[in-house]
Amino acid sequence: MRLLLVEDDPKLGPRLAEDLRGKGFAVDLVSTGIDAEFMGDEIPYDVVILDLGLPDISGLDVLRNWRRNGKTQAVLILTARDDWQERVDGFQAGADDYLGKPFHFEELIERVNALIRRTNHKVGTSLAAGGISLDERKQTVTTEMGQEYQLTGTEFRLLRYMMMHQNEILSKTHLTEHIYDDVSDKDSNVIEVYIRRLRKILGDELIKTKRGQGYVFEERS
Amino acid sequence: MRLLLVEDDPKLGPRLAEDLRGKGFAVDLVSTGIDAEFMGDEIPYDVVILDLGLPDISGLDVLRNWRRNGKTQAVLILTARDDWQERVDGFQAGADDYLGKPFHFEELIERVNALIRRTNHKVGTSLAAGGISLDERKQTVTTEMGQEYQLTGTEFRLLRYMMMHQNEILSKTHLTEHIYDDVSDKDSNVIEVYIRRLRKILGDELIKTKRGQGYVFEERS
DNA sequence: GAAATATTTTCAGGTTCATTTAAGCTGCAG
DNA sequence: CTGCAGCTTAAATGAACCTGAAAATATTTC
Repeated sequence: MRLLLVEDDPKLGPRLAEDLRGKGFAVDLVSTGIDAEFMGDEIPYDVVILDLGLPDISGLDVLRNWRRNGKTQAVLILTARDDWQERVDGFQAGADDYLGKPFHFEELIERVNALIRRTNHKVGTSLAAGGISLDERKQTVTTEMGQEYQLTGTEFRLLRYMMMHQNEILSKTHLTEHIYDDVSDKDSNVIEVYIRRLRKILGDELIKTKRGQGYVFEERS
Repeated sequence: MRLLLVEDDPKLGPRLAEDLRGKGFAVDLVSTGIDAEFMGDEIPYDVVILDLGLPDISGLDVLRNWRRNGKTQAVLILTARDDWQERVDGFQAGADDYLGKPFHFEELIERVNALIRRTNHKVGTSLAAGGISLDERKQTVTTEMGQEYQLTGTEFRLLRYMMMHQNEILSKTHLTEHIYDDVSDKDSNVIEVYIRRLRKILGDELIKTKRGQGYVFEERS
């Protein structure tokens, strides 16, 4: 899950970014409206966390411009608590959720997860498919036989993304984009290697290869 | 957890009530604004799920009246999707969260739980887990073998936080934030050091490290 | 208020393991 | 058959973590 964090507070920003990475997101952090607008236009984020108090352009304008350009990524707005007008304007500009400062990190995570689930309108929230289930809190999978495996960060991010996009063909570059935050090397077989590791845990059935196109996480039929 | 469900749809209401009971809530179901207002005034609910489309009084008025009477229970509003004006009015009237219809039951549950967590600041009962127990008054732990150790302040805060969040992966930055008052240095290995000291007291089993992600206080399985 | 004690933090080295790279292999498609 | 795309291993890398002890701070004792 690739996430854009727009936050200009030099303390809060990096700390949040760090925490979010710990939760398995690929996080890009920017601190100005101009950067935000550019990144949001260029990169297919799954979620954006947008602080409204930016130094240059207002966060709301950034959001409005994205929407005008047809960007539909889920956007969660962050702003001073109890500021009524801002909250209203935010929804009007096309925000999907709202969180007032100060907040607990746990609450932010919950809302981000809820947003992802809501916008990816794949059913049944707790990620379970093809006989396996993914525990997002513990970052573990439980296989059909009931065995529970602890996943590493990259394994977790990859598997979660694929489970959230079941039955879609996901190219290697697409996966790379959504799993890593910085821009990608072109010639590397990391994805292949990690696919292999997942298959070793899950068996060869669930993840299928579409030669020349990518991989598919498929419910057994 | 006592929950008031205000929903006048004769199909949806009972079904939801039943589902919520399945999730362990004590559910009262009412279908009119008048009943809702009365019940909400009389009984100390933990959460209220409030549908806005009621036959008599508007749900918003019910909410406003509760708030005027000083009721502070968590309220989640239920209403037609994407009507942001209602959403705005709802927050303005004092709602804590919002969910548009149609929704997945799982999402409702998640939000209700989130709400409870947010509003319920759990008070310190004596913490016991994984064979050890923590005395919050004396700031001591008693290990499996019955040995009692006096903890220093930092040791105590760290251990208590971890015991309160068993089975969750807690990153070092996250722990730092919750254990120290003022904001933290970035590069320091204090947490590592204190984890080590706790392990020296408790043994290596209880606190596991999830490399790249954080630490977990885990019940033995 | 200085010495003794306790606690917290820093430092430096050593170790482990997630991630990446690389190189040879397999098998399908044209 | 030939070439490309994906598979599979194994080894290299380096960040993340561990650890013991010393230095810095805070607290208590005399």
